[in-house]
Amino acid sequence: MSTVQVVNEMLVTEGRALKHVQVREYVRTLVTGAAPGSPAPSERELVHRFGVARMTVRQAMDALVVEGLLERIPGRGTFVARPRRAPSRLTSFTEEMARRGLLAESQTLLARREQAGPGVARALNLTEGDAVIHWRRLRRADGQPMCLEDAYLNEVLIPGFLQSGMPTSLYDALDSRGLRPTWAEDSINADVASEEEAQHLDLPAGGPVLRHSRRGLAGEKVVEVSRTVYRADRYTIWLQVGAEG
Amino acid sequence: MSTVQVVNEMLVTEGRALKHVQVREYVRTLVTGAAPGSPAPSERELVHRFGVARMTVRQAMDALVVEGLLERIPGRGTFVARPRRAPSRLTSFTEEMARRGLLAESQTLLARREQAGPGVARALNLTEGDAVIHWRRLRRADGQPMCLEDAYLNEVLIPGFLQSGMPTSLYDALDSRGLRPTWAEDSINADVASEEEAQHLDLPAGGPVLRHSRRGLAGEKVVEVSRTVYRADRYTIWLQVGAEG
DNA sequence: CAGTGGTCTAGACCACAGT
DNA sequence: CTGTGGTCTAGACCACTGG
Repeated sequence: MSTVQVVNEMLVTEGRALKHVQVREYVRTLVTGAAPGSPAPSERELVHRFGVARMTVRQAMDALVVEGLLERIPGRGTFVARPRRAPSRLTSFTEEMARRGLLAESQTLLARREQAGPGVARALNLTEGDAVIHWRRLRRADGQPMCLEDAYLNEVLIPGFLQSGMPTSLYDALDSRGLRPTWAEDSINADVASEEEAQHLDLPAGGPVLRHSRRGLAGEKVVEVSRTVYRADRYTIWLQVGAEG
Repeated sequence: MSTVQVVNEMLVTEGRALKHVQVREYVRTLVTGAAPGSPAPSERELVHRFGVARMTVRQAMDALVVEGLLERIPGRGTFVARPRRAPSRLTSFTEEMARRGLLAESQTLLARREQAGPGVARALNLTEGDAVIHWRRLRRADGQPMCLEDAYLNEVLIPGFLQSGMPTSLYDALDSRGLRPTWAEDSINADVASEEEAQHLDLPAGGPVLRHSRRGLAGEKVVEVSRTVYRADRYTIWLQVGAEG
């Protein structure tokens, strides 16, 4: 599915809905929450119900099959598929700390509208000078300073974010807008703390730190760019790479 | 009309080839190796070439679009897509450097049979004292020291490894035995170099380094455990996390 | 303007499940 | 047997792109 299709659908919501989209969304509502293995309506039943051609119904069902929501069994019917893969959600700092049995706290040092600099603009697919939200937080785990995070958000995607009161978890906030990142491009390297960082993190200046940059994407949209500096003595990144886990 | 049906059956009995599969594979051969952005044949051109209905051609092209091989642009045509996903293979140091346009070199500092210590034994799913192969290498990129790697292999899985002459690439060697890791559990943190590490890496002692530990698995078997220390000023880890890239 | 992909129709025959 | 999905036809109109 291309960006163009998404645009089509958005235009359509303000006008007449495409038939295959109508059918698809009808089936989706029937299917979401249903137990794996439950039967979906048969293609010919949907043909009758919507008064459309069978190819149109198939186009609708095809999309759901590709999504992994449905499974076709020739000669038997179409059924709710069991989830293929664990939804590899990106974990937020809050979730990450919880997984380690630590209580995450967050202190906002900065939350304001800014003009995107060259680096942030490129990472967010914006033009230099475009409006971005800059959110700097000092994050603690069990009261100990753990990292200093600068997050940049595309203001166009998150209107009224600053006015709505800052949430505890950025990812939860994005989630409620349907913009939780599903994948990301990360880079990780080691460095020494700057004086400002050292002060915030309660480190000697020049002490070792771990730098983690993230470009978080929801679909094709870059929703978050962040740069985080961790105390090297308190934080280790764990991750699983590759498939077939 | 019945003529058409007869022709269909003849084709089917001859090659067992469905029409949309024929079209799909024809387009695939045209497309593999072509530069991203190259145009694929138009749908109507394929209709003429194969004498099939347009829906059949679309079914063929749909499959390639879902695969990520093709990209449709309404009003313009269908084009070779640029690869979406990161390679699911784990990349070796050699491949990693090649991707950055650097020449990887490797100097073996140690290659011998040892008894597994407690940490290595646990990571390799062995018992302390079991035989392991310990391979320590200093790795350079374009002549500059880049990292120091200690790899431990389960000797039972790789008999005669030390006698067969050390290969250039560990992953290639494992690959030839069908033991190339397909996934891994990694941990990454920042630290300062020990004196020995600093000497090898041509760093001042206490300089910042990136430590990367890996448990590489092929299926359910742990085939490799490694600990690598990188010069912080020369190495950054890049990775893509999550799905739907 | 001509060409492209996006959508849609109203049928058809097939192989295969289950009864 | 009936019903299912899998395949396929021969058209059609639309919105969009490019020259």
